[in-house]
Amino acid sequence: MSRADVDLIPNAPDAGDASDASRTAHIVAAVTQAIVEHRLVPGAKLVEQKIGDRFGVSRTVVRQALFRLSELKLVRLEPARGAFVAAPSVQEAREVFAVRRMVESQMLRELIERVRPADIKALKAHLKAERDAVHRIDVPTRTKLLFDFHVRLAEVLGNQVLVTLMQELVSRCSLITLMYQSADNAQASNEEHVALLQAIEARDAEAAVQILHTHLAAVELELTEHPRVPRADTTTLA
Amino acid sequence: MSRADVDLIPNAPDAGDASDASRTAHIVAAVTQAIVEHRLVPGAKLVEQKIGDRFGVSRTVVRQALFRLSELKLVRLEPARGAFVAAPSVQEAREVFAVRRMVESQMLRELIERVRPADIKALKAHLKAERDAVHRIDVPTRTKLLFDFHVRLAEVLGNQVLVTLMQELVSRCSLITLMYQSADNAQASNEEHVALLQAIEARDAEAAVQILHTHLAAVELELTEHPRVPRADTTTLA
DNA sequence: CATTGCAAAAGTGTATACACTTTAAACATG
DNA sequence: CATGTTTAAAGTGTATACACTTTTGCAATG
Repeated sequence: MSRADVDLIPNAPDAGDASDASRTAHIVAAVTQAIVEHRLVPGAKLVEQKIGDRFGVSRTVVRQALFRLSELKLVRLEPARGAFVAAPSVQEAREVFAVRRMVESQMLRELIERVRPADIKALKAHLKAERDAVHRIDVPTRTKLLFDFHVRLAEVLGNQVLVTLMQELVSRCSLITLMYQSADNAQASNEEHVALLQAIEARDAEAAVQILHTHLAAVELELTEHPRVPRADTTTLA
Repeated sequence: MSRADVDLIPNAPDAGDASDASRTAHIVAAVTQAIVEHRLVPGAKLVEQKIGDRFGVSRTVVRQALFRLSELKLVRLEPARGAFVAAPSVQEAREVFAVRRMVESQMLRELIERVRPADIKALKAHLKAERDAVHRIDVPTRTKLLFDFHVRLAEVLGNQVLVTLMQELVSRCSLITLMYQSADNAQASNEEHVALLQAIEARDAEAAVQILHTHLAAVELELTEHPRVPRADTTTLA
């Protein structure tokens, strides 16, 4: 009996609540949050029975959740060995960023043609919230808002498929960032978002794309500078 | 155990003997192919036990496969009611095409900066195969090759994340096309691919993007013209 | 003849059982 | 003391059992 880190998963809603709203989805959300908030470190083993006990369900349900998480690339499944919190390589991290660059570049161009004043206003409010979180040094909120900004941009186009894709990409980036990013340049990110929104408001597509590329390159640069991949070793007893 | 009836759902192309390697994956591949080849029509019910019998596995394994297929959006799961071959709406179809437009536009721009003669050569070979299939009126091969071309383009960039995304997008498009496209303009598609490759070889990014947009718009136009959503019928996997 | 109600059948959702694999621990050996 | 070997414990993979839900078929009723 070793895995103390698994205890960091917050308890399920009181047994009996049994919100019939898909218990699988609930576990997926809880584990995702635990990973993104770094309470579960990359490489950590996720034992089915333990998670099942925690949430008051059988392994059947847990397995579905782990399966789903593995497709979100937040968890890696090794046959007959089990599930582990994913530890994306630098290579994979770069690829994810490259895909984001592709999607978001063209997304910006189309967005600029279609954005309405109300959208700009909502985005400005989001940036305000970002800035507040940065000033408060509220790390979890700040991280979430910084990534969500890109999802908000996707939402402007009213394309649900795009929004879902964007969510998947930023959740992967979230894990990547936690693994590789040491100096947290949250403030810089927020400022880049502000500049980006200004370019959008001015309907200057090429400037916007340029800022986006710089923004993503800045985050990606950190990867190269701090390429320490935590060992996918569960035995981190000190 | 004789498995004589299995050929109603042919084995995946390469899965001839990779038997042991994930029976779940095998079912996913087989059902995907059945859907793409229109042997399973949109709306068809997929009964767990029937599929399990066909493949000689228990419902447990089938459920995993159906779960995976639902995330690929090829299957829709309705709680307590079962799994059905997905019947994407026109709205959803348009959204998928819009995402492809975004991803592929920027992909082309980056590809043109990095493409090597060997890549061009391989792509030309692919287009030759396309043309042959079109002339032979070999519908399954032709359909597969026409969609695969876009995956081949993604592969040039050597980005596995991008390739996977592209595969998911074209498999969804495959289902969409089968639902909505009446006049099969395979020949036109092939010719557009040829034009696209010429623009790539000439390293004319804007021309390439223009051709791509026209190409996708042509396919999308069919959606609007033939918006008949097949009725969910009772055909089962048998 | 169409419609409603009800009971049986079919089917899904989840827990549990069991076989097989991996991991660890204890032990023996050089 | 390090290393290899055997054995038990832990854990995963799949089948099956059973409760609960939906669907279907049929008969009673107006």
